[in-house]
Amino acid sequence: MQKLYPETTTSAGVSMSGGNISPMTPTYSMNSMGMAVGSMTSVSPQSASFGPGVLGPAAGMTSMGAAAAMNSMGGNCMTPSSMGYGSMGSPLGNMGSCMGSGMSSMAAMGGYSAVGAMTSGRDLDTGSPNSSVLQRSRVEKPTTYRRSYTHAKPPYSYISLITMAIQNNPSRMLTLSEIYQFIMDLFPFYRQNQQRWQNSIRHSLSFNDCFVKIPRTPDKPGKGSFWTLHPDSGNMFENGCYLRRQKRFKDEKKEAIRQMHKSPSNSIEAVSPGKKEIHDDHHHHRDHKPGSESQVPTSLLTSTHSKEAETLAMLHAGAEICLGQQGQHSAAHHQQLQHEELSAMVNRCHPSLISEYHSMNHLKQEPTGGYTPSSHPFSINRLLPTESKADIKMYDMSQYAGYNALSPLSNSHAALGQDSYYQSLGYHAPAGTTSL
DNA sequence: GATTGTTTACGCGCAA
DNA sequence: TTGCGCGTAAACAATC
Repeated sequence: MQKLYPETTTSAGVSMSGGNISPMTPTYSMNSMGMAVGSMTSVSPQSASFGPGVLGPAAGMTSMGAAAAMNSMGGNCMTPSSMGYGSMGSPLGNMGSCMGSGMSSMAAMGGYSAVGAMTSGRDLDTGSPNSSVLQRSRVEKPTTYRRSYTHAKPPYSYISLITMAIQNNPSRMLTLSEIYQFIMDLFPFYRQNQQRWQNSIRHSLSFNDCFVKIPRTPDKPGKGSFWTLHPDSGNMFENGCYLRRQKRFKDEKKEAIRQMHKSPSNSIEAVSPGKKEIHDDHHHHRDHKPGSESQVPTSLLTSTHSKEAETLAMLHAGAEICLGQQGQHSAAHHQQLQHEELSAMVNRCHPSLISEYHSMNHLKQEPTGGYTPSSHPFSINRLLPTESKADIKMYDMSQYAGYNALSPLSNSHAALGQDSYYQSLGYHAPAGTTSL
């Protein structure tokens, strides 16, 4: 497919999805992880600032987190000046600091420009692929690249961004537009080409089971539903890193329903013997070329019945929120419940109990070995602070010059003022970027 | 008509 | 090489 937007063409996307944090990858990806990596492997002057010991199995993120995020994540809010600029300490130190306080740290990621300056995968001004010339320029004239990194795509996947947005909200649920707003507030990059990334956001919300749609209550009329995180999605980022999940979260029930939809007869025939079972619709094209075989037309899948089943599945998560530990309902039982009944259950718990539920259950799954989500500097769990913690941390951050614009995130995702932050670092919003 | 939500398709890069 | 996670585009339906 023709890529029409050079600033985020495959290269950007790659660095993104690449999330690509392999420490050994000698490429200069745009993402900050890659940046850090790149700097460590190839741009030695900066790498020194990281200090030793940041490489390792998880070095991809560690390289990022190590110097900056780790210590600040731990609550030691380092002043920007205490971090070597070249070490990306400023932006990421800020990030780390704020990270523990909610997502505001991401605003700093918006300012990851300093890091990106070292290792961007492409000339952001031209959109041209990286080259030896670029690399040379990067070393010779680092400041040349500092200015344009508000362009750079944040190193977080859309799933991460959505998760951040939701988790940042006390009620743990947001409307689509609020998610948009959160992201734009946090990352100036996303103030551009909104149609494109917002489409991706919607796609992510719908496609990923980790996001659960919650219908509006009658007392809260408006457009669109609320979105929250699936209660069991807390360990999506098993490596503790927000960049790329190791494994996609799947709601078994929804998955089962999807499979049912794929087989009109509700039989096992959908997966013919000897044929690889397809779990991910995303990759149908590998085994399932369009037009081939008996793929069920969408129109046939959108019957009232299947729609309702889908809704039930979605509501299931919400229902469980209400039911809590007594929610030992089998899937079969749920299907016997009337839609209204489930909706009522959701409504009863909606919205306040949802956050309570999340606080009770969201972190219940800790991976074994390696980083635990709760300990990793970019842990998804660390990004799910208690409100008080968030407020305190943000308050702390506000005391630092240059960070005072980072006012605590309000529920409405007040603008973070990262533009000011950028400017304090000598960056300027790219032309065409609108300030909120 | 705009926004929201769902689905399909396909390409890319990384890791196993 | 393959499977997977991800980004993007696009078509379409539902809703406000």
